[in-house]
Amino acid sequence: MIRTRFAPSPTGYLHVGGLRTALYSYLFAKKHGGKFLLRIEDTDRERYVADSVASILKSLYWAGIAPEEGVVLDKNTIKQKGKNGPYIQSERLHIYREHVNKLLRESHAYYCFCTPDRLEKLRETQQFEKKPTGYDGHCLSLDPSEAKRRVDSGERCVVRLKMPKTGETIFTDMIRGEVRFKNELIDDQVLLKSDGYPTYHLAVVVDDHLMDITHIIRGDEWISSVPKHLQLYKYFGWEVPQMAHLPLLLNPDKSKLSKRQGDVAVEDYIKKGYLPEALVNFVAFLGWNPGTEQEMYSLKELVKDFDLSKVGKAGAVFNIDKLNWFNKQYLKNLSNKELIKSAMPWLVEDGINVDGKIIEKAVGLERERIMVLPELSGAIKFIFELPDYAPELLVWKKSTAEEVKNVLPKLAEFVNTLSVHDWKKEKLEEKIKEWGSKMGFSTGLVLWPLRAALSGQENSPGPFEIAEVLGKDESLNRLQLAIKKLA
RNA sequence: GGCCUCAUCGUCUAAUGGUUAGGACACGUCCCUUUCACGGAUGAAAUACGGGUUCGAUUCCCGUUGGGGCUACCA
Repeated sequence: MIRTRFAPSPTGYLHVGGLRTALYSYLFAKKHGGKFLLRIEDTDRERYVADSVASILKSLYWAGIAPEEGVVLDKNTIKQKGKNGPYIQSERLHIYREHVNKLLRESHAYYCFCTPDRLEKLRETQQFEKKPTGYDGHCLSLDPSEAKRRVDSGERCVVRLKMPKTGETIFTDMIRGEVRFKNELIDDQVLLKSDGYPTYHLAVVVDDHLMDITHIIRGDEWISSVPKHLQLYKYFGWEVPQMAHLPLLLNPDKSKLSKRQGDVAVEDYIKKGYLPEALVNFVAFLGWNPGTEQEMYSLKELVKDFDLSKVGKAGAVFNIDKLNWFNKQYLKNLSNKELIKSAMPWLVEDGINVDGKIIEKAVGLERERIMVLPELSGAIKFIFELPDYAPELLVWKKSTAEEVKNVLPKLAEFVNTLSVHDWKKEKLEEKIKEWGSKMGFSTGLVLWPLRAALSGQENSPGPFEIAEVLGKDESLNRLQLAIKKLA
């Protein structure tokens, strides 16, 4: 059974790159009938940000990518679910300790008492001499019993991995193919920090094994630490999971996607009023596509068609224009009711009356005209309250003010004769157009002032649909007001 | 600096040892039209460079250049 995991660090929020990694892991697991789980990697106490687990989970669930095991949300409460737990690394310290002890006993790891200061100087020298950087093995030759004594006496120390200094480490990445590293260039990585917490490298290997992870899908930035991980698998005698390193998401200038150049938190996109379907669809297509010309993909369809082997190797620029386009497409496909539901927080905030009957029709008018949810309030506002507009707005660009002054009262009079039963946009269009041509008025001469009077705006939906939403009385009121303005 | 890695329109990408190198976003023009949006049509726009291999290379190989990642007791 295939098992994948997403393993974020609680350092703030879910990054859009993280969303894509999570999505691909989820899709891969689902596609093959496997399980997707969530693990929290909180081994860095300095970067820990309170509430970030909740925030990350919220974003994941918003996107529709719910883990089935590990750290999950249960009625908005964070819970741990599954028998391979705990799924929060800070609760697994004793497990890492045991594994480090095993490594120590078998002399695959060693204590290191070097000070940060010494390490830094060492690095500087290596850089200066244009040599590869890395630990120089200073504590490698320490007598184990001597080292043990120093540890027992309370001296600060870390535990390092003993990396072989000859040969090569070769592995096959599901996306990159064969990758090889010279062992001599691989550092004796710290496995256990002086505060007793494991480093990422120890913790992932131990946890991925203990949690039966079959496929590791993660960002490209990890590929250079794979040899260390493989060495650990070897020392522990464990089977190595399959690995897929995803190309990074990029800023428009092609550097790694960063906060400075735009929004990177999923939360930001939620706040800006993007639909989860749009963000997911967009992000899924950054580095992957089905090879057909279909672009609109629901999560369900993604599960069906996703193929890890079709994921590209090059980084992809996070192009906001394309996201906007996707969002517009999904907005258009929403029913009026769904749209209101999605936009509810913004509608309420903007003081739009969401209880009346008119809201649903109003929303229908603007559905194709907005790009993100917060724009909806502003777009439908004129239905509830006619904006104050200048009389000139009523004058069609191909006509004169005099002509409009002539047309508008007649039009109002005619419209007044129409029955409320005919108050449907199709009927109104038929009748009014018929009237206009009978009177010898050009279409624009009638329709522009009508639309301007009804909307009070330069741009708006068509006059007939507005009139239908407004109803006969209000439409007539607005026409009368327009006539007054022109006088 | 060292190591790893990547390279098709501005962007996301498709394709093949022989194609008019296809699609989408964005952009231009036109159509629809009372405005905006939608929709339709259309245009401009790419195989980084240099060598090989080959009858033929964008595709395979090598190099160059450029980009990115890593190079922590961060993940």
